[in-house]
Amino acid sequence: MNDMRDFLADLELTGFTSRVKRLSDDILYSTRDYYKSQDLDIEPNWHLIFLLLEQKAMTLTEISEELRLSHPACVKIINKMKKMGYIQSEPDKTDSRKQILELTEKSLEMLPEFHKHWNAGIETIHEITADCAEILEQLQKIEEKLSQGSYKIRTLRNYYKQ
Amino acid sequence: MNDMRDFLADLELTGFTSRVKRLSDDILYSTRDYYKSQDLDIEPNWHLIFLLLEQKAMTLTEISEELRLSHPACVKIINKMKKMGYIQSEPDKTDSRKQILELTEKSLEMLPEFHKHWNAGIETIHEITADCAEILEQLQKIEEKLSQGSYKIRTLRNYYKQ
DNA sequence: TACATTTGTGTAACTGGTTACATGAATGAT
DNA sequence: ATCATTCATGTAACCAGTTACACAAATGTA
Repeated sequence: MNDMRDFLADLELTGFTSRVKRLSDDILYSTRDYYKSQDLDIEPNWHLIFLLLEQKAMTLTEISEELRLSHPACVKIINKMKKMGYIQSEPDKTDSRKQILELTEKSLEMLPEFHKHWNAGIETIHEITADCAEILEQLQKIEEKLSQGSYKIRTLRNYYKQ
Repeated sequence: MNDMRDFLADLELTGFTSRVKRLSDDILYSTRDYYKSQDLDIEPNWHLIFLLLEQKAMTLTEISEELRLSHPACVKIINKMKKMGYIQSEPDKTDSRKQILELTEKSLEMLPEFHKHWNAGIETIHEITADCAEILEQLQKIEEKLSQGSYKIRTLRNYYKQ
């Protein structure tokens, strides 16, 4: 059964980035597949936006900062959510550049059902990380390291150290 | 300094998937930035293809299986690498469907320099995961869990269990 | 040998991110 | 009050993956 060999895993640290991407993509596409199978007309990356707007109305820039996602990425997501009737916007009264984004009636109606699916998904994450008690702490540590010095900065330093 | 708060981290398991994606994207774009800053005309996802073809010539399907990447994804990468003169192909003598992919002279000439950059990058991964001794084992465990049952299958089960 | 199936590759359309650039509104400094 | 700067949003072009479909070559089977 040599079939289980994994080129990326064999590479150890060299394959780390690709494996993280593979994991991320794997869950992403599987989530989309799940929604499709349940006839839900939502996308995986809408989840956190729903959670944010469920708490309070926000502007696009605020959302982009909360999620640490570029604002053009948020524009695309929000536009699609608007098109599907889950988000509506109204201009800010004091600053005409801003548009206040909020959930529609359709959202409020669907959210209880969506939450059931999201909870099932969180349970899945719980399952697959069950043997990795400290995975969130480790993720945190890696994020902290990268916030102290980006991959680029660190790699430049390492290159010239050689 | 409440600015350091991270909505995704606060969500714990709910934010796990998005944080993994954020990490993956962060490293990916920073790597591209690095290559650009060093005037290297290569893309981050070419790394493993170089490593594979450095060992032996392979077909597109073989590469796609090794990397566990869809074959259309490989087609795109390979075409770009061909266009940039790093890969050449010749038809298989016994099976005219297959094309054998191999590195060009340009590749062989550049690889020593590329390896220096890749090694600096691996050193960076080493740095940022230094406090996470068992990160590779944990990744392995998560991959194994998902290979036993996909995110979709597990989440369906969890949904109907509710 | 003829025909159905599998395999290798390619293309199209999609989601999901990025950086770079543009523009009009708000803010701040002189 | 004016002008430079910053801020909020939008658009374009790009990279990176997916699934679905197409098609010819190879293989297996009756």
